[in-house]
This record gives sequence, structure tokens and C-alpha cells, in this order.
Amino acid sequence: MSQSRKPGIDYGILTELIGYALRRAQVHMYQDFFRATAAFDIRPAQFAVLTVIERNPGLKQSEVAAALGIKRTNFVGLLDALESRGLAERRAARDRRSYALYLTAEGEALMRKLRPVLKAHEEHLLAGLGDEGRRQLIALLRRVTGEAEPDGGAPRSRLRLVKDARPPRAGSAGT
Amino acid sequence: MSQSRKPGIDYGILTELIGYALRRAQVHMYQDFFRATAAFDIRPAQFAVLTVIERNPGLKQSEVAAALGIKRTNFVGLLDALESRGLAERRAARDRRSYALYLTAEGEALMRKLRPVLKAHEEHLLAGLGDEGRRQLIALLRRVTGEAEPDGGAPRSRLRLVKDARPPRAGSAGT
DNA sequence: GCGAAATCGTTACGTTCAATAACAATTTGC
DNA sequence: GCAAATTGTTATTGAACGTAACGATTTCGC
Repeated sequence: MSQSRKPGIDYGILTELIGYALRRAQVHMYQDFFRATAAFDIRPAQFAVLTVIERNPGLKQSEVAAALGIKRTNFVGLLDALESRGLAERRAARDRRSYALYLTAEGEALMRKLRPVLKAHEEHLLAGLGDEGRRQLIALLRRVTGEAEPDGGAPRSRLRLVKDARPPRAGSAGT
Repeated sequence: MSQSRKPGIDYGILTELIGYALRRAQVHMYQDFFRATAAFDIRPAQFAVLTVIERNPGLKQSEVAAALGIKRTNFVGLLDALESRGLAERRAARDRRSYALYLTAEGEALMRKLRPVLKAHEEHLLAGLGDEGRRQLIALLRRVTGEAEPDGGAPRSRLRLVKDARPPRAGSAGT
């Protein structure tokens, strides 16, 4: 678990592979997520589900699952847990094959408490990067997954580097 | 699996959380890893183990496991697989409780073939970032896990940003 | 309309990954 | 020399993720 790089070990090409650095960083943040949310007993996937339901009330299960890249078969148990904890609920939909998903009042209250906790957890863990470092990191990560920048981008210098700066590539983060 | 962001869905705070972007990027690279190495039937953890053994021949199991943040109980099966494929071997060590680990000739040959494949896989997937973008990304990721820069750093501008650049923080990547 | 095909949620199942507990063999410390 | 620690191992558990199949319902082609 604690996979800090051990001194005296030669990691060879692993030091150059971004995939490896990515995995390590992800494990690191994952662990700190649990540390930060220990009082709430919530997992990252559960938080993501609650967020999507909260912001898009009335979606059906398969839509929420698809939005998060979760197989709908695996989503069943995930939602069962949230529903039995009284955080989300399945309501009857027009299409009687499906359910429309909503947060309960309790679910919304939890999210109001959880959001600042998670923001603080990230600030805590990423303090060393600085504001611009954080912006850079998230922009780079989005490029890795081939996403465009979310609209909300202020027109401030967004990914300009001191040297080797590249014009935005066709088909990716455009204007 | 294919967790591209769906249009028409409001992801709320998830768009701001680096942990979420990190997980998505990691899944993305993980999948491309398998695509790139399909002909070799090797998994990321196996590659990491082979790398550490190759660069540090003679280490004992617990040392390799610790270097990669793997529990030694889980390392047993991992190494069993590599050994039964003839890629690595356990040799008797002075301390008769332990084994000294080495690559076989076949293991070394595989690594010679695998390294360029993985470099190409990363270049392919990260082409959109540019050289400086890749350097930046790996530097930022290392900071997330609280590591110092590996020595090999050329004195070229290493993490300077156009604005909001911060002096290197005490205890992290100092010059 | 009506029957075939698709969609939706669900169950059952298998695989992989990571964690804990316990144990035998061996080495180390006092 | 004997208690304590280390090393590799097994057994077992739980979580995460995938596939196959099914019943209920809706949609599509005609």
C-alpha cells in the first residue's frame, strides 16, 4: 500500500513512464480520500454517483451508469447501497421498465457536507502544486483522456509553458 | 469501461476534482497498456516487477514487493506466474529463509522487446501533450505523491509556469 | 394491431486485485 | 540458548469489474 519510492532501488524505465506515475498518484489520492471521508463511510464511486444524480435528477439507472463508465449490472448493487442508506431513491418512471433516480433530502444534506470536505482534501494534498499547478495538472489529465476543456475556462493563460509551448491541437482543446 | 464524458450530463464538482480526473486518466492509460501489449500477455504490475528485478538483481522477494508497494503475500502469486513462464527465477540466497531474484535470459529478452513497445504506447497516447507537456505532467504527478525529482534532471526549465509560478517549496523539489 | 427486436433492471457467476490472519523455517538479539 | 523478529507461504475475505442469461416492458416494422 504505502508505495513511496524506496531509496537504493533502481526503478529503471518506471521513472520515465507516465502510466506508472499516474497510477501511483491515483493510489495516493485514493488513500487520502478515505482518510478525509472516514467519518462518512463513502467511496469515490458512490460520491460520483450521488453527484450525477444530484445534478441530473430523474435520470434512469443506465444513464447514470453510462455517464460514469459503470456497467449497469454493477450499478445495481452500488445504487442498492445508496438507497438502503437513505441517500438516493428509485422512483417509478413513465417507462415502467426503468426507474427515475433522485437524491433524498438526506442525500442532499450529505452532499452539502461532503463537497467542502473533498475540496479541502484536494487542497490539502495538492497544496504543493499551487493554484496554477493544479490548473495545469487537471488540464493535462483531461488531455490524456482526450477531452476538451470544460466551457468554464477563464481566458487566463491556460496551458502556456515557458518553452516548447504548442498551439492547441486540432480536435482537442480548441478555443 | 469506456468512460468518456457523456454530453448532456452535468458532472458538477467532479469536473473540478483532480482525483476524479486522475482516476479517469489512469483507467484510460491502463486500457491502452493492454492494447499495446496484447501480444505479450503482460500486466502493468508484472512489468514493474520485472523492471525492478532486472535493475536490481539479487533482491529478495520482500524487497521487490516493498519497492513497488505490494504486500509480500500478494507478491507470491505474482512471482509464481513470472517464474512459471520462465521470465524470472528464485535462487537460493545466503539467508535460507529468502530467495534472491533474477531475470532469466528469456526474461531479459522480453524486457528488451517490451521497453520500446511501452515507450511507443506512451508516445502514442500522449502525443497531444508535447514534450514539455509530458515533462510537466510527470513532474506534477511526482509532486502529488510527494517525491523529489529524480536526479537525472537536466537544468532546463523544469516547472516554470508563465504566471503564478511558485518558489520550490521546502521539502519538495528543490534545486 | 401484432410479432420481432431492442431496452431496462436484475441475478448469477467468474476473475482479478488487495488486505488480514496464521504458520513453518530460519535468523537475530540479548 | 532461547525469545523475538524476518521471510516466504497458504487460506480466506472483500471489493471492483466483466460476461451471460432472464423477465418485464417498450419500440419498431409491416
